[in-house]
Amino acid sequence: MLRTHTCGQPDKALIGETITIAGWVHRRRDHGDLTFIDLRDRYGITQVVASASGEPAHAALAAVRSEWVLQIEGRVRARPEGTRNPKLPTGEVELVAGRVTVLNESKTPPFYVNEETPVDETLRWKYRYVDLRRERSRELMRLRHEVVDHIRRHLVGQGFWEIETTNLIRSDPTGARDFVVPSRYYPGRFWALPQSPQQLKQILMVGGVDKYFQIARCYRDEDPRADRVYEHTQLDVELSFVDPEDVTALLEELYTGIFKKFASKPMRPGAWPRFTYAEAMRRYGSDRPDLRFGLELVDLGDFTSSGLGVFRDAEAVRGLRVPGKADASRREIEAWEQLARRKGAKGLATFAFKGSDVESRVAKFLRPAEISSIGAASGAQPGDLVLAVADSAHVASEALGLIREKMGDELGLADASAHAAAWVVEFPLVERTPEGGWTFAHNPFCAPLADEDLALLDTDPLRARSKQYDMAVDGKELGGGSVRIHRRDVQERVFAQFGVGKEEAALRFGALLDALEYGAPPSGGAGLGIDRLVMTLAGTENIREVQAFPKTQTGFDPLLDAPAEIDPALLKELGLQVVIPTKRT
RNA sequence: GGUCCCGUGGUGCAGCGGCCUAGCAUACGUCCCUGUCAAGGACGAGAUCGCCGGUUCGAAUCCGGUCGGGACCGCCA
Repeated sequence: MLRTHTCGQPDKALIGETITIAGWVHRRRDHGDLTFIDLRDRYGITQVVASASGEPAHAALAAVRSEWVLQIEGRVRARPEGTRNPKLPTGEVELVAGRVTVLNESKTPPFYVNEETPVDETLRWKYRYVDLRRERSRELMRLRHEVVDHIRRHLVGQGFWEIETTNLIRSDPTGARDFVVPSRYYPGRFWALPQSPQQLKQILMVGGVDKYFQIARCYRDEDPRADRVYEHTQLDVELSFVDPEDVTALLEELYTGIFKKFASKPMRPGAWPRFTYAEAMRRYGSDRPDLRFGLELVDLGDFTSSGLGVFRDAEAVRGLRVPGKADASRREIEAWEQLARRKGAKGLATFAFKGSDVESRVAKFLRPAEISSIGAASGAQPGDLVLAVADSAHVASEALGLIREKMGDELGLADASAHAAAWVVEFPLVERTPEGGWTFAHNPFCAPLADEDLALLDTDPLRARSKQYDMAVDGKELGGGSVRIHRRDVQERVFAQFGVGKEEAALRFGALLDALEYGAPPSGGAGLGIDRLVMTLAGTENIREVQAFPKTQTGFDPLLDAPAEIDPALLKELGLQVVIPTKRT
């Protein structure tokens, strides 16, 4: 070993001892004949001192520069009275440099390691090895490691097996665009990188594994955003012979423990609130409600004989009371209206309750009774603003839900002192596509909630519920899962709903369907985003910060300078020819 | 595929038609300094303002294009 102690260790107990530490030059303070070096490693910082009298150690310390790598042997001594540094865990002592060895020099770093100033991301990722030495980056890596470690210990302690599934699988056109890898033995064929180990973990259950988990890399070739990138990591779990309640209980215990141990602010105490999808949509206009604030959506009343056409003809007129915003500016309202339109609403009506008056551009089309009903239904007080959307119940709720979400941040309504978790359960089994077809709400393997729900596929598919459950924390989906279909006939019936016939299903999901015929047990599980979890715990919105080697928004890796062209010989071997599309003018 | 914002010494910012011979902080280099811990002091070096083109007597500054980055929409079962 090149060291006997780390830079975080020296304390009073070591006074008088000769030790050797190694690390990076964090800072140098040169007083001429007295020179200090802060030596840094992952564990901490130790002050090293050398005084003149022509010592070689002093000459060595004086010559050293930022980020040089040193090995220093010296004697630990108590710092003189009045020079102790309470800000450092090692601040009671210092190391009197004896033998100083320069293990490596360093160019002047491209940005500061010893300051938490913002730096252009491309530069950070290009020099990630320098960036990782910075405190924030290091602590995020540490947090992520500790969270994953906690998860492993917890699940292993409950009898789970950690099993790695293959990363070269079959491409499936549903869902996100696949990352694809050419096959050399089978020219013209391609592997796909998994978007999640979904089918494989179900197959593990058929194999009798009973309790499985994996810290799994997932890949999708869709345009990156602040909170999503090509590669993310998910905690993938699956158990046999369980109901949704078993899985949510397991995860709730795990996550409550994680938040208790790692979050900078507490989770709201007690069992997590549980909403059906229908209730979450009705009350919050979202399937991942932010419970850090109230501001629930309401039905504004019956307008079936109203003079206002858009209200009369709509399936629902839903409202959101915004306390104290009766004097909202035209600009604010337009911004909210934009959000509503994004969810398909045709417009946004406003009712400003000012004293006994109600100001609204649509007031003249409504009867006084209708206006007072709006006030009563929403509980509006003088000074409040009521936002209303008339549309299908779903569109109206979603539109107001998005506005509500925005309010949480904008108006500072969200309680910043605690995290608020929730379960949303009983998702619909199927949804309408914009083109009028059917698609699955989460994944096509999700079991119907009950026999009647399966039957509803024949009569009223939108009402069919599933055994899907989602975990939401602070209005963000941290993960979700379901109890799976474990019978081939049921799976084929569900596929049929999406227009996937038996033959096509056999082609695309053959292995899983076959497996269902060989004694597949009922099973359930979940996939939970590790990156998002760490982001939530750390309070950052930037997913790249919690990954060790991030790419830019265009998916470029500034560190490895990738993607890159490959050797033509390799292309030939793979049977590939590159045709670069010409840009249209 | 689209919209918006940003690109100025190593880093972070300012300057937004002439006062710029481009300012500030920090880093960097040399020198002084025995108790600092964001050490201090003195001096110094370092930028054709991402790139190309245009407008103008004059462009870091205005316009167009392009490249790079970020945020967002589409997309993301």
